[in-house]
Amino acid sequence: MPATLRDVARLAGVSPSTVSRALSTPAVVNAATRARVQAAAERLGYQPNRAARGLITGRTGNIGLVVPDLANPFFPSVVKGVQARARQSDVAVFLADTDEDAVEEVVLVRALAKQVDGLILCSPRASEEDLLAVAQETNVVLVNRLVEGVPAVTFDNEGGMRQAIAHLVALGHRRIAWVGGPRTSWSSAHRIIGLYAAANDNGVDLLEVGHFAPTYDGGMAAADQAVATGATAVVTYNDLVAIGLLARLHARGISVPDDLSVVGIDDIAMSRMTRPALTTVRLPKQKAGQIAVELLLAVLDDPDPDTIIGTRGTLHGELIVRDSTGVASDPARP
Amino acid sequence: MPATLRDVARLAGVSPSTVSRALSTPAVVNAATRARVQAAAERLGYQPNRAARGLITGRTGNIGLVVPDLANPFFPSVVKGVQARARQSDVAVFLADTDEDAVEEVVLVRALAKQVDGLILCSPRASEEDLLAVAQETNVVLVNRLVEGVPAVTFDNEGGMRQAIAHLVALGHRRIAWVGGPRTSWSSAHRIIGLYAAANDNGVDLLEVGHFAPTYDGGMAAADQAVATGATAVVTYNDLVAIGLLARLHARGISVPDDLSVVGIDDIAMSRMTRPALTTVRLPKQKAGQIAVELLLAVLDDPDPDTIIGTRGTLHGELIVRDSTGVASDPARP
DNA sequence: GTGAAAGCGCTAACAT
DNA sequence: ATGTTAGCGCTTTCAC
Repeated sequence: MPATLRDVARLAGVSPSTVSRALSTPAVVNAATRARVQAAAERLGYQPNRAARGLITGRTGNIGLVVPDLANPFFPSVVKGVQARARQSDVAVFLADTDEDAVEEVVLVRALAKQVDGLILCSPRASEEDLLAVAQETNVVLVNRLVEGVPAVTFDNEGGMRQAIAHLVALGHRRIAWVGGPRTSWSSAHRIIGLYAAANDNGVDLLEVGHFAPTYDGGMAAADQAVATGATAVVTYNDLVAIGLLARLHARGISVPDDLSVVGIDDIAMSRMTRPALTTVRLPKQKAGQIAVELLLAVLDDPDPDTIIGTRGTLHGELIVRDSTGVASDPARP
Repeated sequence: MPATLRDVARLAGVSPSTVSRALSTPAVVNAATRARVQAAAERLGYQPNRAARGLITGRTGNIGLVVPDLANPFFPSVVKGVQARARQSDVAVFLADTDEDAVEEVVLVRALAKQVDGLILCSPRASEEDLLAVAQETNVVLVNRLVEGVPAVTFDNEGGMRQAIAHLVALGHRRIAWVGGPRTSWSSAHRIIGLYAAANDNGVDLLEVGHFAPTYDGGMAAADQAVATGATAVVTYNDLVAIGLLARLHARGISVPDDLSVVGIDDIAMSRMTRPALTTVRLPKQKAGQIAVELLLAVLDDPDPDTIIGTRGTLHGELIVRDSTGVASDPARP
């Protein structure tokens, strides 16, 4: 049986409320008694029961984190960032993996919502209405998704795409293919906007190659179509797709970067392990998780809609040049 | 404000206790009233407050999951297994990542322990004493680690290593190097036992190459020493190490599998994406997570030490042959 | 089969 | 500055 607040009170010879105060509002209690209480608590190994506290304060000290698929290395990074920051504030994290299922996602979110002070939804697949509904009932921070009126931390997709295009243009590329992600992906939609803007500014022909699963297999599937565009460089929805693409190109005997340059997005750990290593736009994944927690904490402390509505952080990507874009001053056609 | 049990009681025209019973012990309440209660609950979107329930039942309906490093793809797989199984039983999962820090691990475990019914510790780095101490205070299930008297789900390391050696022997290898994992790794220690047993039975020379970080960089670091042993094949602590090793070998112009064969352990997704693709021993990672939850649930239902002590599941690995062991009937020396 | 009452461990007025 | 009282939302005796 763990010690309760009453046990501490008895041992310290004070009332329960004094113990409560000594522990959560130390400033308001006499230094001497405070010491006595702390000693007693120490001796009993007292740990407040968070559930009981939550029952009365309405705060659980827990947050929920929902991600589409932990098997995609992008998400573990975000999770690590969330964890690390949450721990600093003594907040525990419920994690839920939706297996990329938009329906399951909403169910899980609803279930979690009851037990936490707030939720971080990372790259949610749910519809905008569903997300708004959830945001109505509970504190929500979005990561990698923007919904009007909901606090969010996103990546500067347009800026990232500009960097990728600028790099490729500098290497002489003028025909560039884009391998899109899932049709419902918010980031995919926004990346292509940035691509078109950059392409226009640079006199580049942009060739869309449709939508593919955000996976290795998706990249394998996209490769032939990307080649068929006649582009000299390909930008993909994410690194996993780029790596799948690399594999298929190799199988076909198409050399990267000699015949075709490839650029990914994310900079997952795997990207420096491929051959050739993958040029990519590094997204500050852990940082995003960390900031999401900070945003959520801010929302919890001040749930005033006026301050919060539209609160958002935008994180910038960083171009990481590796061998998959080599040096191709005279990019050959495959 | 979410609806409370009293709200439901009022709407259904019954007492709170009846509502409570109708929802948690449906059998014991009249069918008609039960229906009325359920209708009312439905209409109000009533969700029981788990914290309040936990306060009285002593059960939170939550479990904690602690892993060393989500960045190692092995762990997200286990986490997914845990999640999936926990969800089925309407149990929520707290996740903590210790960043491979044994001290932090114990701290985190202690903190989590207060808020959950039980803990799943995956590949814990803490000392046996610390783990025993924790297991004393709270319900614990270990994954990939064995401590006397603590329920655990482990992998059949010896069997896995036998398969790896048998495969290599069949290909003609007689000098095989082993790249070990962290000094404190339980599985590393047990894998080497299996290796020696299998090596003895097959007249194979086993060459230990020391201890390395369980990472890509660890594999890079190990490669040269592995080559220097004069072995014709290398087995590594895990796939990540094998992949790092592959990279370094390639940089040195050593061909795999022509000059040297490589076998990993785990079968992470990345292993089929390397060049050459990695032969490995597949560990049922998700399954391990799933079983860990089942074990924990069993412990919770029947905390009788006699039934539980020593409860354990052993999962078997499966050899996955890919190109990194090619066909080398006449394995050349590098 | 159902209701009334008590209380899980804690905090927050309200007194003092 | 400290103690007293009440109650968060729920389950569970104990009566009926």
